[in-house]
Amino acid sequence: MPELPEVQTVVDNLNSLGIVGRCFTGAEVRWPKTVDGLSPGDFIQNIRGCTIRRILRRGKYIVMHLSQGKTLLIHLRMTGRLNWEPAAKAHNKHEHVILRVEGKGELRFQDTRKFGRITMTSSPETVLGKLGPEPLTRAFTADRFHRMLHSRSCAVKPLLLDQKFIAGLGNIYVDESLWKAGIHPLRLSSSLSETEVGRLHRAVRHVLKKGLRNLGTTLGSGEGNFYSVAGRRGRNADELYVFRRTGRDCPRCGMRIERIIVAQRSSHICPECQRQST
DNA sequence: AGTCTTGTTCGACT
DNA sequence: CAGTCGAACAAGAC
Repeated sequence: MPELPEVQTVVDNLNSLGIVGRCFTGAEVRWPKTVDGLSPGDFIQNIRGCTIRRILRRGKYIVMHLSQGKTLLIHLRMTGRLNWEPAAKAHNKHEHVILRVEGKGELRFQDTRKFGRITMTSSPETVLGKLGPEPLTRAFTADRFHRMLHSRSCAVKPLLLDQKFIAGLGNIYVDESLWKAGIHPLRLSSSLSETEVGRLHRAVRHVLKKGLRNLGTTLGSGEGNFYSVAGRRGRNADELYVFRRTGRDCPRCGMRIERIIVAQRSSHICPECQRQST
């Protein structure tokens, strides 16, 4: 499940591939729904001849600015992944969109569950502008976070998962952050004290940076899990505090980690460190 | 062989 | 309007 650290890892990989400055010479669309908004024919026609200008991340989107005023927005959703392969190599059955790059390589969008999307647009801000602040920027201060949380009145976990509220967090890093801050996922956002918000602010930034340093979280061994462009696994799974560690000991107090459902999503908590009050 | 799981978006409902 | 809930998407794991 690619979240901010995983998407950033992919973007960093793409930037070191040496494809910036090169152009797309063609494309193949084997699963039309992966391409958002355009027919496969239109998409192929549009991308052919476009030069890759810049590759960056916003929230969980891979943003690829192209020439001719176009931008590719790639969202990996749950099992999406980008592979960089020689054109000669046979494609596997989950590689749904093939982007040929000038030279000898191909960028292939692989996605077992087919939830991922590639959007070609001339106005990326229509999509990206709706996203909440980036948690790792300087503009995201504890004070601002406090005001954000107090402007809403709902459980803190679903709020942190809401990309319009804050961009880049998913189930893994939210559970890790809440544990680190000692806050129960069902706590009412507006009930969090300044101290608690301060802890949560630090925790969010801490777990994201740790994930980034470890080049992402890869759980299990199935191919739907996270792998970088070069096919490498992230190392962060070994350093998770609570996520998917139900029944094991809380690293802080030794109590058994529990799994509860919050907003139809599984949540991992330490019942001792994360007491529920509201 | 059927059920469950998974993240995100969207529509229906309170 | 604000917030909550369930469905839909698709395929693999069990």
